[in-house]
Amino acid sequence: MVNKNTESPEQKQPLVKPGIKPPPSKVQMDDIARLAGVSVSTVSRALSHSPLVSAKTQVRIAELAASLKYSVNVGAQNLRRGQNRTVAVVIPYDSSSRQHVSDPFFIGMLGSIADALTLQGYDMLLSRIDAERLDLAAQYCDSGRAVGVIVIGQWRHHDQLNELAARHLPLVVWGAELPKQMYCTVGSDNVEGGSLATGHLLKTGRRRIAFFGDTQMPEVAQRFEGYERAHAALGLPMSEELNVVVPFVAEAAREAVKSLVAKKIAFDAIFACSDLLAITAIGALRDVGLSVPNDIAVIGYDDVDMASYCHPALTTIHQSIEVAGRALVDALLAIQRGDEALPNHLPTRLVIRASA
Amino acid sequence: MVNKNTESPEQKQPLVKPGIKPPPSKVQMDDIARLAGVSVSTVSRALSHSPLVSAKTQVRIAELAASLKYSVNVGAQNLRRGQNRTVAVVIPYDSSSRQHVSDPFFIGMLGSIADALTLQGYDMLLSRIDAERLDLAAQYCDSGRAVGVIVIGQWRHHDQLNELAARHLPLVVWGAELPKQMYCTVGSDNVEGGSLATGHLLKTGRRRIAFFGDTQMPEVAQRFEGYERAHAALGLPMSEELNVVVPFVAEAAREAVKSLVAKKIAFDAIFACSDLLAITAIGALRDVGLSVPNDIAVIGYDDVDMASYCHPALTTIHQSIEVAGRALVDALLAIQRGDEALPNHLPTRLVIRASA
DNA sequence: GTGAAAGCGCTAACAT
DNA sequence: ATGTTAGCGCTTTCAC
Repeated sequence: MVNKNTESPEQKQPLVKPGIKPPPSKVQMDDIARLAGVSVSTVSRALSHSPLVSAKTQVRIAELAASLKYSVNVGAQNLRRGQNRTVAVVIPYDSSSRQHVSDPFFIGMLGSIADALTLQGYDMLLSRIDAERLDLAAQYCDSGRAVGVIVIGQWRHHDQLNELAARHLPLVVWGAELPKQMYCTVGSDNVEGGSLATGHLLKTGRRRIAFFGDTQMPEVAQRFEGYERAHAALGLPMSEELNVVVPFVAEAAREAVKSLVAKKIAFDAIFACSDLLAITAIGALRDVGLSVPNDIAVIGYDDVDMASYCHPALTTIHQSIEVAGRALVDALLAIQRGDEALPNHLPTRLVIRASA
Repeated sequence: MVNKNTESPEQKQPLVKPGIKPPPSKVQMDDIARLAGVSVSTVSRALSHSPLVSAKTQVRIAELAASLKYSVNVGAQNLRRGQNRTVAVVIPYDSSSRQHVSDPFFIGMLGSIADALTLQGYDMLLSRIDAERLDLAAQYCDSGRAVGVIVIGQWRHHDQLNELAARHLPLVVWGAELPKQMYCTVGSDNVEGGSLATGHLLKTGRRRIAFFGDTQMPEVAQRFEGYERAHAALGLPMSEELNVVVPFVAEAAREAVKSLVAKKIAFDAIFACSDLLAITAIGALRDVGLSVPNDIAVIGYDDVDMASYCHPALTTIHQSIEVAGRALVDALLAIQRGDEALPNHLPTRLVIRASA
């Protein structure tokens, strides 16, 4: 009943009037303490399982708290402890075409990251940020809302990411490892993936493999490197005209097919840099009367769920979303602890289905 | 340099030793104040655009803050102001098969909610919660981390949701409006959607329409009601055996098709309660030698991106993800303000493509 | 227009 | 094993 204020007895009026919301009047540690007949310190200690408070009291207080549906105010706790258990996850979007966020692969990763964070007792703050303003992500750290940032997708924003990292905030990016990069990346082994895909096509007799992707993006560039290596390994030639610039939006794949056909460029296979592109390409091929895999073999990348449901079932390069999420989170928490986290190349796997 | 502590001059030692992290030593309001030659109050006021501080000073302080990359500590601000601008978004998962989170529709909604929240100046705390433990969502509010909760997907957890709502936390659920519900829902007009889909099939001459969905879920039950109404409107009979229990996982649709065929139940169309089910069903039909739409017309629900890319392009019921996200957020914020938010039925639209 | 000081809800020395 | 107290970084009254 007694205020902690020991000055004048009548000075009970809080300086700041609380908002006009008495009904949901939050129960707080004070209340628990009063009801339990102990001090707030004891409650605090009990609730954080301090060995200083007897097991008996701990249980009693825990039950009291539960019955009152009391939960420690995390904001106040963080402030006092000077810590924080929240990670910001950022999905960059292209200000012109917000499209790519719909790519099922990124999306799946979100769930996987959420699970990995939960497992470590962290909360996830999700936000989409204009890819041209990635610097805004720093705010989450500057303002103490998050201890670090995971960016899903490197796109062609290497420089911006480097600048972000220069601000010394814990940062991990899903993407490709690049020379002189100041931030930590986690990504699939793109060179290997590209090589696996291309190798499979070559081994099954395809010789004119169209590459669908935008090599301005580091990950795509590395997949293309795998494409080249697979050719080189077998001493087979490549053709410049088969390297088609296709950004990660479905429509682009459709047009790429059309343009190849219109230009009468001969090809007997497509290696698309995402399943989305591959599936759309298959549709476009069908529209022009080409059959998959008889006329054209098609191979994708990611192995999203839909890859096995579509027709023909998609042969593709599998990246494990679960492993990816865990790796991203582990790397971030390591950096935050002050440990060094090296760029991580996750293994890929060829999944052979019907399309190639 | 001087501590606010006016007691003993040598009492500079902070009571609590800061963690061993001097390098990223956070700049705070103190620092800005000192550099600007004003008090923290003035900085605080300037940064929140109080009319009490002159425009000139405001600009000066804003620039100083920007140059030091200072951002007000949101935790402390919230604590002091007794407010909070974070909303928890929960995706329930089935503890046995975490599957459904991969449904592209829910996923898309996430992005749309994120955008709507950002627009309103709110942050989004994302978490997956075991569908059997939805009560855990209350913690986000009890602990002051969030001001309210948006649950994406009602599933068959009406009762649990009601209990959650009984705790008087701002709660909005994506799902169907149910009698005696204590929480606010936002959902598409499922009866209308079901009726549109079925009506289209009936109008195009189909008479034995298999319904793929689990009517234990309120949304599905309402779509089935639309299915019934469409039949009734034309005075056409339905057949019990065509109502197939199919949960929202791809594999289930495949099996439903197989079982229908195995039992030699005649049908000339499928109305599937999600595009995912529809697309998988199409694959399964093909596997047993039935062609779409010639032998069997198939119609889906959601109109996810993939619906237009797959083959044959899917005829489906469109639900606008953007509108949905905005509606969910608007409802939640209204409730939080103390306003009443009525259950919201978003319009649906039939999108006719190739599959029906 | 500005500053001093109290206190948001909590934790952790420090003192018993 | 428990209570007392200072203070985390900020906002806002109150006094000028």
